[in-house]
Amino acid sequence: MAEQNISGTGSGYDPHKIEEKWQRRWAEARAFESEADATKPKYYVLEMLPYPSGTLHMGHMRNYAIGDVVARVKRMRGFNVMHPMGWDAFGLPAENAAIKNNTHPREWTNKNIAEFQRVLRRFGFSYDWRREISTCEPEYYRWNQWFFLRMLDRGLAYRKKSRVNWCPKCCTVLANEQVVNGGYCWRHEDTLVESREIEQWFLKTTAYAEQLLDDLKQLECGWPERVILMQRNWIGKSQGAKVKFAVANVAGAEPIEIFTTRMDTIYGATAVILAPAHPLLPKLLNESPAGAEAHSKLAKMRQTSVKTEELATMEKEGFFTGRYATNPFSGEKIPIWVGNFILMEYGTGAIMAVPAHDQRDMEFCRKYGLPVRVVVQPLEGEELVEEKLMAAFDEHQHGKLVNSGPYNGLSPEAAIAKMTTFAEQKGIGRAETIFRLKDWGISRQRYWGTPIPVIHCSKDGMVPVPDMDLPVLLPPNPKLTGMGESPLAATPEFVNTACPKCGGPARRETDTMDTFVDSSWYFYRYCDPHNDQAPYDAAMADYWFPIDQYIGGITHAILHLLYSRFWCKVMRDLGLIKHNEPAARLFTQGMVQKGGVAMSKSKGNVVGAEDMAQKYGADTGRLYTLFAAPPEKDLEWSEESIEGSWRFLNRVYRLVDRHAESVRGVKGGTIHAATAKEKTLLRKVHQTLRRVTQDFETRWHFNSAIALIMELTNEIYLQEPLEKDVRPEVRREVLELLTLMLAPMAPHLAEELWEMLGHVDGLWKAAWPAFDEVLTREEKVEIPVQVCGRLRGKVQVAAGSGEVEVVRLAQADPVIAQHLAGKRIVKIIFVPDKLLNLVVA
RNA sequence: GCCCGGGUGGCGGAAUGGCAGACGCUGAGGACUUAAAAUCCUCCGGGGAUUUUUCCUCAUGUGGGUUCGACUCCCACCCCGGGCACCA
Repeated sequence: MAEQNISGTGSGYDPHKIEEKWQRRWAEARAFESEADATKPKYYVLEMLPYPSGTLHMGHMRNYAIGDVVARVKRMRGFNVMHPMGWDAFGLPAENAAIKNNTHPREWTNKNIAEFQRVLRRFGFSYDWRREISTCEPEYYRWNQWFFLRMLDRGLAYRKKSRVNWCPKCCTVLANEQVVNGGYCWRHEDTLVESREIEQWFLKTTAYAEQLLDDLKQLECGWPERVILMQRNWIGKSQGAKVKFAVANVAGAEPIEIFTTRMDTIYGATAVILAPAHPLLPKLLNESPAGAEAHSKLAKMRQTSVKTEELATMEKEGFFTGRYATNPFSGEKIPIWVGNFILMEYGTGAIMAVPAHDQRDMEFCRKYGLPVRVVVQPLEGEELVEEKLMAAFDEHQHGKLVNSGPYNGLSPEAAIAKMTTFAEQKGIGRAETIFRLKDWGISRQRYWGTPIPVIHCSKDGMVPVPDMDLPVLLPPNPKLTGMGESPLAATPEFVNTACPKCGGPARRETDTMDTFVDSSWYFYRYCDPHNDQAPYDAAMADYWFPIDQYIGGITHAILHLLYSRFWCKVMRDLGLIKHNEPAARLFTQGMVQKGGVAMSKSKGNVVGAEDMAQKYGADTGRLYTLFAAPPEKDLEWSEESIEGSWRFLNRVYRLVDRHAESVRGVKGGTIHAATAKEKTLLRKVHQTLRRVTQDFETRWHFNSAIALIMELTNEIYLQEPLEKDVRPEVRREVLELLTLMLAPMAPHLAEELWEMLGHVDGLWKAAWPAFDEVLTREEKVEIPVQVCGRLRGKVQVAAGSGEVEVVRLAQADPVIAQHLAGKRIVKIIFVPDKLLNLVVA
């Protein structure tokens, strides 16, 4: 161990000894445990819970270091801080590892948790460990089941057939991440993954689409703009109309319903295009004049519609069905086509093609020789000519309608309103808002997840497991092969059960839940982690929520955060909470990279957090991740620059060590500066305090806060020896403030210094100091002097000097005078104590 | 294609319309030492003039603009990173 450490600093700073000592003291004093207390202002700071796999690396560490600074600063600021930690413990890697090593997923998971916990403790993060949760424990996942049943009651959980990735060799369902190289099985890289339809469970996130979108407004001042934007795009609200086009000459064919946001262009429709998967197609093609050729084209198109990645760049293809539809507005008969670029999952799976005013339609129609008809002419500029038009005119703010019967001359906006009303009156269409957001498929055909608490009875159908029978426990000894049917289905003692209604033999549901379910509400459980009557006590959640500061990676900008917001709204409607949004503020920290890519086990570029702690100590590791880049930016790991942080902490240690004895026991009280040295020191330390306070509170510029503290330290060194002309009480003041400012980032060292300075009470109980404005004032200032905006010199003046005085001094400066010579000053810009700019002509 | 974010020394980065490059790393030189490590001190964007000292000039992706003054604000473009992607 010793040979791995940095040695020979000669300073006596021994991070291992210090860190162990203070971690023990904090634990003994229960320094970071907090309880709901209505008399104190609360602050809930939370970092996204980790999936415990592999080693805890500097990427994780950075996330927690940022959260810990916030927690510690807020505590010093007098807040009742809750800062918990837990484990996202269900998931596929545990199952895979278990298959590989022939162990139990629980064993693998718990081993990793123990490892993660040990490392986090070694870094001294100020967590309330009593609140620790692990999502794979029945005490936790029973509440997943309980919530599921509540959603089932309310029709928010349902089952439907849905497409999944299926590996024919594994005979099992694959998660999206297990589909590699654009469509192959991760384990059988020569085997193409198929798309199969099976019955799956869904949660009705779409029921909250409108709220999820609207409430983003409430987050605008606390969440990063881009996260809000990404969510907005994901939800994808689109206002338009559905319109029915009757099908000509096909007996019993119901009308084709299309979705459009450009109702105003309906007179320009020259075709109807259906998705290859459109349910009406078999009927249309049956005995169609297009014949067998169309059938085979459809079959081919349906087969190749697997790979989603190529969709965007794919050439538009289609074929004519031989059938015609009637435009309900113009009465015109237009051909019905099938197009590979029409998605069945969006809208109605059918569109009207308006080539003149939609680029995709344009490309399609030009390729197949379908006519182009202009129905909106631009208000300004050249008139559109149908024969020449290759780029669709799709700006609807600057046009007026033509070739549109009674709607000619209207603006597109007015036309949309009028046409929609007309369609509704005639019963041929209606205004409709659709969303890109889909319901959340939570079924996983896996073992290591929460069993879905439902029983299938041949007599009573699908029966929810009664609350009193929760939790539905995972069977302790599953057969895990990674092949064939899902592990739960292969475990008879799990599957076979009695129907809760009739008592007859029945089968349990064998799907488990997506692990995003676990992380959708875990932060509520922290409020009340041991409750066995409810997921959490409402009063506790009321006190602690919303989360004041949530911190995590941008990778979770959509799914985790959207599901959490959904869950919150469901819980609100269940009467469990009163608020609408779980987290008031969100911070997305940058990734730690090595060689330009994020640290990950698979990339083999991880820098283990523990190695770092071993080599330099936790405080240096923490300080460096905070110093090397602003927290929102990605950080390229550099083994060299960490030395700077290590050296700095040593410098601080030596400084305090040198003076500790002489200031111990010296009384505090009002400080004033008596000598020039004292003035300089006190000014610098209070100026630093002012700016560091700002950096912590409002700007989150931890890197520049550290730079300021380094500058302060350099200044103190320059004033050495402090024994001369600096009284002990001033020395003490300076060193104490330095220590306090360092505390949120290098807490162990700061505690040690605090003790060295003679404090009996731990620093964790200390308050954040207030700066003294009087002491920050400069007596003399150097004012840069510009001539016509260019720097030409500087003048020394007493702080607060007036314009006349400063101009006089500037004119007396030989260099400045040279630039003024022979010219007339036409304007003087003077910012007191800051700048003088003389404009000459 | 659309939407975000970003381009500043050898490197990480600082600068909330007012001295560009704080702070740190690297590098160079010096002090201490028998020596090394550690520590301490000094220097470190380019070009030019003056070569004790200082001055001029260029420079924050490129080109314009606003302003007494722009890394910062506005417009256009280039490059890099990320997200979404035939969403009707």
